[in-house]
Amino acid sequence: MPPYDPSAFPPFAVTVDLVVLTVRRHALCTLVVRRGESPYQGRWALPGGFVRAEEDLGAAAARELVEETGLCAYDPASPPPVPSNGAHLEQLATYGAPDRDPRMRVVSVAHLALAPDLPAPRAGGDANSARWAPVEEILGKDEAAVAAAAEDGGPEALAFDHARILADGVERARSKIEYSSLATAFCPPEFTVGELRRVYEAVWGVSLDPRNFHRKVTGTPGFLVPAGGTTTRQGGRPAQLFRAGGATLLNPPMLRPEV
Amino acid sequence: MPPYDPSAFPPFAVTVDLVVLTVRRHALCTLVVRRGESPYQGRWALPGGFVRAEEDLGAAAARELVEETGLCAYDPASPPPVPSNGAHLEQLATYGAPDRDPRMRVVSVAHLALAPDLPAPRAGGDANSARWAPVEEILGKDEAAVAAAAEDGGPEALAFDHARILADGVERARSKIEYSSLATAFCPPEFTVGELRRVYEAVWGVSLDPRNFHRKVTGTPGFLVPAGGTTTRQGGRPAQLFRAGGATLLNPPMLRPEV
DNA sequence: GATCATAGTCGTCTTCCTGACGATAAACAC
DNA sequence: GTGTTTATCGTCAGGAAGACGACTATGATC
Repeated sequence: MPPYDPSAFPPFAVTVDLVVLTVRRHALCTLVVRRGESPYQGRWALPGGFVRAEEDLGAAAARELVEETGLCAYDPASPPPVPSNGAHLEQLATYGAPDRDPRMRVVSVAHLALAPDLPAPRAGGDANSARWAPVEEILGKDEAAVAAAAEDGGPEALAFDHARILADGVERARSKIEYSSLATAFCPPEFTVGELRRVYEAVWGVSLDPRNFHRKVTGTPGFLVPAGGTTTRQGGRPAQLFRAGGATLLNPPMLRPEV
Repeated sequence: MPPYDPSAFPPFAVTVDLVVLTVRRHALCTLVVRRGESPYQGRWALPGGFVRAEEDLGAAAARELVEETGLCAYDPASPPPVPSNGAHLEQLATYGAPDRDPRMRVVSVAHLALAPDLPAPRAGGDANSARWAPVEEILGKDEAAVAAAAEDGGPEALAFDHARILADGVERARSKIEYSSLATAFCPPEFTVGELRRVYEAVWGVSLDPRNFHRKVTGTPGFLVPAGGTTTRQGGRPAQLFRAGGATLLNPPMLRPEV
């Protein structure tokens, strides 16, 4: 192809960074990896990497997701045919402050991935180099303030502007499970109403009335379809198993309790 | 700064493209400019340009907005102190398919701007090089399908993947006026309930009951504050003037009628 | 085996929001 | 004045959601 005049524009490096969220032990967790090189050597960071020369942005994010977790991303447009080991993946936002990387001009297209609890992190099998970190532990209670100040923060703070990216990803997830069926992306292929409720409680950080929640999700058309079995894996009375229904948009939406 | 190994990553050009929306004569319109050079020479396209070497992404979008329209973007976080000639500006999404520009690898960070009707387009004063185009005229009725196929479309189709970007921006605006006070960004500083209703009707492409709409917007706390005067610029009985209130999130949201 | 703790499921009641729509008010055109 | 247009207030029925009581079905404990 006939190139642009190279002096007409400055060259950028383009990366993808991943906010991978899951729910573990009633807490919203994100995948972080230990940086092996400068800058921010030894600090935790979001997984990510360069976009290749002939690679689409979404493809780069999916590739990084497989490399870091083994999770296969499925297209949000077409629900997973066999949701064996898939994760929801969508573009989040793009971060390109001139000084966000001290070495050169880097624009990062952040993506958001939502996954069930199944996988154990594996970055070369080194348990010290990747882990699921509770979001609250990284961002603290006051997420916005922490994210804004974290870049100068202590050794626990994420590298680069990753605390802000994480905060934006968490907020996206919190609002999107209100009006879409995305919360099922945190669940295994078959799940109970109680498990889905615990996802909402973990992501929103609230507790919900089990009776009203049950009425709501089973009454919303297309949200859940019965899978036919029951399970007792949570203790107590056996619960019906469900699969995610075809609906992607919930109407009316789930209401997040205020405060 | 110590640079990366230049062979470790491919160089990208980074641009910003703008979806500037306004409501003119009861129709949702977008700003398009005529391309003066190849590729897609002579075709309409979204305004945009290269991000400069030391420029933030949002700053580049704000600069393009001023260059193309004279509109001054205000920060969404801080409402305009004197909303004289300001526009809402936010990042939309990033488009980076490897073949989206035939000359080289270009990643475009699209932004969405919402502006009142006031300005006349001015791209060097040439009326032939910029215009407000009704969205429906460009995207047609079936927006998703048209946007997907438009790149190979006729001479009326937008250049590059701009039809898809426009469709995404319109959808963002349509959904965001549901749960935020963003619709006021389409209005002049002082406006009537009827003018705000016509914004909703134009953006959603529906007609709304004036009585229920009036009850809803005046009853939502923080949405509107009385400005003290009345006007009769629409004919009929004089209407109270309002200003946008401090609230950015509407609770409960406006409901978009189905179909 | 009786009792208890745990979790799931079904109802009821009240309150609030919405959509449909009647009625009145204040301007302008003729 | 009459008609037209737009704004604004009021009423009513239906639906959704929060609070919460009641019952069911399992495993754990005594």
